Amino acid sequence: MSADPALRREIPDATVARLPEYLRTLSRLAEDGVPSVSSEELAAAVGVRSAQLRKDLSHLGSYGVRGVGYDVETLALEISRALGLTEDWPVAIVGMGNLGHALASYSGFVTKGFRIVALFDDDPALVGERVVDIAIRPLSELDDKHAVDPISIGVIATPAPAAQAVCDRLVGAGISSILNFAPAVLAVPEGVDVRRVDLSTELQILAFHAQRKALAAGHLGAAVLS
Amino acid sequence: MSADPALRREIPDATVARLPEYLRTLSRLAEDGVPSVSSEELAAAVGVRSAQLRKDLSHLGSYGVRGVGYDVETLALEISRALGLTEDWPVAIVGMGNLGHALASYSGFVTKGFRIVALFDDDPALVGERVVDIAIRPLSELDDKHAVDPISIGVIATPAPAAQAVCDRLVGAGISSILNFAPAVLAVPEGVDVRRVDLSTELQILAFHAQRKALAAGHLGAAVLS
DNA sequence: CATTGTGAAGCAATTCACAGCG
DNA sequence: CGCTGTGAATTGCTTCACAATG
Repeated sequence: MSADPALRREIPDATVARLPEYLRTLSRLAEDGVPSVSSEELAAAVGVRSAQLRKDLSHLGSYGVRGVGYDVETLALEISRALGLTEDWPVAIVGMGNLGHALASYSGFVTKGFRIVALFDDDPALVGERVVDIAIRPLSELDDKHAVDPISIGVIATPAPAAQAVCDRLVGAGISSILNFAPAVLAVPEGVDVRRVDLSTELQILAFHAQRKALAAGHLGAAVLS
Repeated sequence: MSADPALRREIPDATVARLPEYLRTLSRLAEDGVPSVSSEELAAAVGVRSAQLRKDLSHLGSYGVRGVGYDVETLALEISRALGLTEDWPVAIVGMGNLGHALASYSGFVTKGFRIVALFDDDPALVGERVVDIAIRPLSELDDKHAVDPISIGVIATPAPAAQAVCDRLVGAGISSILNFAPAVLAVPEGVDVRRVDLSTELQILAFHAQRKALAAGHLGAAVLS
């Protein structure tokens, strides 16, 4: 026991970012009754190279069988453990506009490990409304230790101008993992983890590549070659 | 003229991913009437190192003034051009459930350069409904060249099981830039660009780091040191 | 003379290629 | 024998540090 390399070793960020994808694919295979996969097969299903998959998994430990492959159930469990999904992560969403509503009712949210425990919004028109059976409350109640269950992860789904103030309150309430959907850069103290998801950033990156393709395919002559 | 390094040189992916952030911050500065910034100031506002900002910008061309800094308006324009935002990118959203609705009415969407031109959903209960003044239509109309304006970017906001089929239709209709919100890996032909935004992946990455922090801070003794 | 733009150094991630092993 | 696990090679990104310059 206690021999869990995932919790002892350093796992590269790039690897961590791919683990959820591996896990999702393994879960689907498990549902389909597939008992085992080779690194080649799993990598193909996820869209990475098999060498990369093997190196990623090697950071978690040695869960494959040479000459055979990986047991689907076992590997899924080990990845879940490495990601911390065997524990329970209570989530609060702040900002219950269109996006907040969508996030709250998003089925993928209920993935093993995460559980929405509170919804906040200061708009009096929204306070009291129930979404997925949870009442929307004003953000001020966040500070009331008796009114709110412990929260591990805060999701910010407010407009950009409100994001920093909301973030400060979440941090003040002891939350150190934040998922930010507002198009704003958040300043947080050391030790607080912020991940940002931004629609318009993604669109702009797509536009960049689309423009390159258009230039390459369309009017090659637009740029004079040296 | 035609001396636009952004369209000739190779710009690293990592740089492209940061350009939207620079642009957003510059736009805010421009609104506030700030005429110029140094790499130090801009980098601080965005949360990167100044050397990285300068190296990133150097891939676009030489738009700074030594000893002074960057003209906010000029730099914003050059980044817009590099990203292709001086052109118009018509967007279609497929899947008008909670998330699709939220995306359609998301104000950040109307950022310069992007314009929603069509909404699709095969659910008869949704077809005909108007969101942001656009009627929801069945996906079959996508193939009807007379019924649909040209589309550059397709956004998939359907449940995972439908995503691949929707993607195939989008690709079949000539769309080669896709933003996928469904938790599924899409298979696409060479030349088609897919970016995925996935809530549960982001939550899982946060959970991983939260777990590390908990282990580091809480019961250090759980793992026996060698 | 403060600040940019950039070679060179340092780091991190990916890919290769094969030894190790069930 | 086939497939995993991993050192070594490679590629790409970040940071440093300073020469170039308006």
